[in-house]
Amino acid sequence: MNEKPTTVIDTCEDSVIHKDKVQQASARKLDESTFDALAETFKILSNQTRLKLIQALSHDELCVCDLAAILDMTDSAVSHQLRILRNLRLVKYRREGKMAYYSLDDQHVRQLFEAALEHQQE
Amino acid sequence: MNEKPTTVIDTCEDSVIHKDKVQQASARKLDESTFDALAETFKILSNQTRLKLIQALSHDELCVCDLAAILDMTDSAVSHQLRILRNLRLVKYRREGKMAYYSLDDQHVRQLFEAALEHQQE
DNA sequence: TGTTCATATGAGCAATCGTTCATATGGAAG
DNA sequence: CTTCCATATGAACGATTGCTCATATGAACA
Repeated sequence: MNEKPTTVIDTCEDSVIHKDKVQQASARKLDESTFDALAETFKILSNQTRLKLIQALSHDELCVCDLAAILDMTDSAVSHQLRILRNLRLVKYRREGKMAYYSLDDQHVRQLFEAALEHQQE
Repeated sequence: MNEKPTTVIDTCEDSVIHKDKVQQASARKLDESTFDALAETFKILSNQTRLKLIQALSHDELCVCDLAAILDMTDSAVSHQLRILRNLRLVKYRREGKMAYYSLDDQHVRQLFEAALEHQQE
């Protein structure tokens, strides 16, 4: 702030290196909580099963065993992942008799998925 | 394709449930390799340290100990994460004497980061 | 009521992850 | 050459993940 353009001190000890660059970068740094939230969002999307669920549900409301059939996985494995998506409010469900119909409940995550897909396909 | 609108069979056994929905969803399914690549992309972004590195490097070229100072972590921890980013060609580096200057080498990942950030801040 | 079946969930386990610590590499300067 | 220091990396560790398997819940229906 009240810092003259510092000379570049060429040593790494005691964290004095490119003082101004480090200060600028530190000033630009986002909150810890922002990084936390971002990392959590990406963590959800960092798993094949959850990505497949999100993709399947972005077209259709589907029940657990539909999803299990589509992904070729056990109902249990699918149900576990759905719970994770449910806890984070990314997916909602509707009960009808024995069946539970799931659908997407978050535009952001779907949009991120699609943004990544577009990049992927370039 | 040459399928009449199938009646909904209301049982989950032997994977016959909402046959048409499942068939449609299966038809829409992306390659395993696409899901793989997407999951890997998101996995990189699912870690606080790597997110911070990407953010810091999206403004400036920085050396390892600059980055360690900014993130308040050991050089070693930062170097390990930089290697991961390097292996995936998300980051490139330039040697100058003893120092290694890192910079971003992937627009996609930075754009995804920023897209997520925008969503986050809504 | 009791059985069946879709879904949910807890325990447990192998695999992966992110760090620390110790050590290696390799350029700069004596 | 030797020493110093920035960076890299291997081993090891505790923590977390994603599954399986067994079991629980709860709706439908005989």
